[in-house]
Amino acid sequence: MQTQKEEVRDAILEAATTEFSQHGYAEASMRRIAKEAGMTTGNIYRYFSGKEELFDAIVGPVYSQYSSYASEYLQAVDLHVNTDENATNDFWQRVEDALVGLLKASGTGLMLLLCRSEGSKYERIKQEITLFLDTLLLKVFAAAKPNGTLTDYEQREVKMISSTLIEGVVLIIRDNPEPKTLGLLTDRLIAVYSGGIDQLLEEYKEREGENHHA
Amino acid sequence: MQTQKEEVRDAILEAATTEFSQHGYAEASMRRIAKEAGMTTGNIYRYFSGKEELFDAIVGPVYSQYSSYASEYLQAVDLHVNTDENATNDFWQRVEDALVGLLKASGTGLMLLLCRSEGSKYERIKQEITLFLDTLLLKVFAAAKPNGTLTDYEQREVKMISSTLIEGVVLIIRDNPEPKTLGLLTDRLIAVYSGGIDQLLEEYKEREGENHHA
Amino acid sequence: MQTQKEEVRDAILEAATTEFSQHGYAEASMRRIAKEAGMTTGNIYRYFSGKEELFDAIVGPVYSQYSSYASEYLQAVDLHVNTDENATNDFWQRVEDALVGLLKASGTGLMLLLCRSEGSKYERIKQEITLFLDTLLLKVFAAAKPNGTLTDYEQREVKMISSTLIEGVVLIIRDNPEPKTLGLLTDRLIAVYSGGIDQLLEEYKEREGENHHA
Amino acid sequence: MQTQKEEVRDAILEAATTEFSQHGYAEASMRRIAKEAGMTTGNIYRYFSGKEELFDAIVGPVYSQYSSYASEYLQAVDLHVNTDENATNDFWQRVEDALVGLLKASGTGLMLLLCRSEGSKYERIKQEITLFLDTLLLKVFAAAKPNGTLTDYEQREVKMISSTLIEGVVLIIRDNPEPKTLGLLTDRLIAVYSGGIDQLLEEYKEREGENHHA
DNA sequence: GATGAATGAGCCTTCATTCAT
DNA sequence: CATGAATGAAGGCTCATTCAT
Repeated sequence: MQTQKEEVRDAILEAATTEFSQHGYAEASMRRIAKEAGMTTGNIYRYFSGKEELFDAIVGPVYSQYSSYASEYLQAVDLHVNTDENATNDFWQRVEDALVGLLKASGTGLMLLLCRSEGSKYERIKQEITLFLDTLLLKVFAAAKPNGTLTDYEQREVKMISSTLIEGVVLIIRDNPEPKTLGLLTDRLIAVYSGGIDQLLEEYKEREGENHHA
Repeated sequence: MQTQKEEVRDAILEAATTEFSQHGYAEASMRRIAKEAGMTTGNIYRYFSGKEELFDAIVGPVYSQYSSYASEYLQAVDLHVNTDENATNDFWQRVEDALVGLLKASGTGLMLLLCRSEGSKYERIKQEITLFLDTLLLKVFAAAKPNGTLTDYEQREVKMISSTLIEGVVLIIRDNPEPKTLGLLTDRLIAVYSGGIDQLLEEYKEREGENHHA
Repeated sequence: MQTQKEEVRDAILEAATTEFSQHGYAEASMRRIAKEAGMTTGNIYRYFSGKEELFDAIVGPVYSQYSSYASEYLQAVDLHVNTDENATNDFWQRVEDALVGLLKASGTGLMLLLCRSEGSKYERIKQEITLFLDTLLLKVFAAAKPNGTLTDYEQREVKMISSTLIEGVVLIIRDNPEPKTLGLLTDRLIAVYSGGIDQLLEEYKEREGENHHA
Repeated sequence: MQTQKEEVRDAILEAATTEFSQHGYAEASMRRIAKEAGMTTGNIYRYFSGKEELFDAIVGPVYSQYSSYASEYLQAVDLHVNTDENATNDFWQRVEDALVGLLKASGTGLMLLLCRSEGSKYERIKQEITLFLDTLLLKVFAAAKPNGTLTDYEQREVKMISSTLIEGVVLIIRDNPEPKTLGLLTDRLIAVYSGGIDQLLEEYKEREGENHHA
């Protein structure tokens, strides 16, 4: 029973990852984590100061990486969207690069961060990312419209695209621990969306600015 | 059952629907439901035996409907896939019909069932639906392959498509209470996937059965 | 068992008062309070939002009263000390009035506030009161000295007088629930100190400012 | 006992003394004591069987000393009170001698015993001492009364005197680690009470045995 | 002798559920 | 029918104590 410290820490992290995956942050039970890790509740507190820090230990690094990616990326894309009209090709390349970068470093962490962080300080993060992609897409689509503005419904359409795409990527992460498969499937999903979006862009180009939806 | 007031029952159901939507099954509070419904906690228990039955009352009918749709539908598609080589065109039509049928009949119920059932006995339902779509798609894709079988990786690819599509639809349901928008956005999402899948099918048709992925 | 609300509330307050008296705020146990009050722990939370509020309910009113007394009193005494050299007679009268005012309204509350509030937000209050009396006495004694300043040791002496007097009053409060006895005993104690202080003042008047103590 | 290092034992005792002084018995933390003593928690248990024994080791000797003082002293005073009518003068001398004896021999121990023993088996010790002094004073005062008996109220008055005096001494001990100041302040406090008591005795001598208080 | 990881009972608090009224 | 007071099990967390090393 008297195992080395590092082993115990890892056992806790593993048990916690499982628990957080199954129940989410808010509903996760320290008692269950302890049981799963083969120890008493109190002992967890020798390694982590509490539920929050435990979640942090799993999800924090991923969040940091996301943060730096996000800020770098935002600058890069701003330049492109503003200066180059045909940015679309290369836009997807960048989206993918960013995602792959995150995915490589993440494992289950990114999934927990995005899907199971309700109740923690990270709970807004998926919304943030979605909003981020949404903002980008709105620029791209608005640029495609003759009059440069999107109707309410078109905005919803774009929002739907961004949120389902992000959600899809999250799902791929969740179900595919192996990085290579993960990369390939992400490629594939983005390809699907890329085709769909291109076609949608075509439609938009032909539309007048008439309000399509109430 | 005894002498219960239908209006009270409805008030409870309405309040519960709101609560489950906002907090999910697990985090929903009977106290808040009672308060919202304008009565005491205890009184809810005269109408429903507990939290679970209350959730059941909202979500159960939708689940039944889904179940019958699913079985009917599975038979229909089985026929098609087996008898008709060019089933794809009308495959999507059917997928959409099924979805739209569910969506129309369900209101918030379907959303609760799919998105907010964690902790209840329905929590596996999204997986079920995904599995269902996955089974269908596997048949379609397998039929497209020259040798009629899919590699491990191809199976994963199909699984990815089904799970992200379902998740996407769920998201649309969650974020768009208004049936019309909901229908349009679902159409759009399916169109995106339809395009992507057609292209994927083309690729598959040209592939030999070589194992693509380790 | 199904008692009236007010009765239960009182039972809790009574049990809590006992518990706080015996163990102090920090070490008081909600479980014990519940047991003593003849109910489950959880039920206490229907009446008080937590340990702190429970303590507050007992001690808060006394604190408010103390606060208003203190501020009124401080002004009054400032005037006297500054303007009238022979304020001493009447000084004690005022000290007593203030104390008696507090005592009348307090019961055990004042004692809890002063002696058993460690760990709560009130824990500094006895120090405050002592400091308050100390400040007053320092003025009185300094005025008695030929050179108007007190040596380190004399300051300690005064501090000792104030702290033991306050502590004594607190003790009287603790041990004498009945207001009349309480008043008489406080009178007596103050008389004792008054005599002692007068004599001490005499000594001070004759002393040069020599440093009496290292 | 085995082969223990005296210095380690002393380090523990010193750290524990500090900890008990700062937090009291109940709130004292073995972890903090260990840290302060520069060792691990577990090691303390090689020297002391637990928190209680640790407190005992510090406070026990002082308690023993008090006990023997108390019994000796009680006999001596009994003789005096019974044989000598004018015992008062030298009564205070004896009280003070006893106190000073204790103070000299005890250091912080006495303070811990009197002020910080809550939650330990010594928590009643201040009451004991007070009772002891009370017993003495009751004899003195009863002897002063024409009819030799005290009313209920008078008994309370005496009790008040004893308890506040003891409490005062305890306070002086707590706040004045330096023995010299401690001795001087104790003298002073006793002088104050001595004066007060003398006057009280005068009053008693003139009183009939009438019941003074309801 | 000493370590410090681990235990387990206890802490305050919350909440679905029950039941006397 | 409805109330809402009361229950009891569980939540996160702390800490004196034990014990394998």
